[in-house]
Amino acid sequence: MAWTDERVEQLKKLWSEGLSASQIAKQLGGVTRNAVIGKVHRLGLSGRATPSRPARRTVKPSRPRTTTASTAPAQRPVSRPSPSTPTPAAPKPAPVEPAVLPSGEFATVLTLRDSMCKWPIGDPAQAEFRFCGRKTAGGNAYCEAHSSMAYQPSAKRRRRTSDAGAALDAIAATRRYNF
DNA sequence: CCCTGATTCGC
DNA sequence: GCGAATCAGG
Repeated sequence: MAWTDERVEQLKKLWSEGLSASQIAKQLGGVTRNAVIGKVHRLGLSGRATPSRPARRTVKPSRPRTTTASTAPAQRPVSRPSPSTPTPAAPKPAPVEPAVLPSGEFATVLTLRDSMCKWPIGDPAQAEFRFCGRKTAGGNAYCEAHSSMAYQPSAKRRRRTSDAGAALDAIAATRRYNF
């Protein structure tokens, strides 16, 4: 998309209103936040009522754009202990309701992230279609509530011992509930 | 990990 | 002029 006068005006307005580059990009559509930032700089309106900006310049000299091959590995043998949750909370009954993100929006195919529950809600053919969007339960594709739904142990022949088996079971269960 | 803006530079 | 890649920081 090109920077029409109209879009540039929008950009200036939103930028002066304090919106972040990504927010502006999302609103304008067809551009990334990088594009917005780049344009902002080209327009010469970088400074703003930016809260987080003590006045420090980042100063980065050279940056080989492409064909970057060299550069030593720089090992990092020392590993971090990492705390990790001692005792996971018990699987709560859990309310399997919609899902409102902190941003006030819903989790759509555009806003869904890896850390968000991918449990589909609604008809994929409808605009109202969204995803659960809650915090993913430990590496799982779903939140705790939906994980328990996807993986309903049949009580019998449960012990497949392998995680792969469990994963397959989860997938099978998912099929049962949706697609 | 999420996000922010800043900068460089191939196109 | 444009913006992806990258950086530095919160």
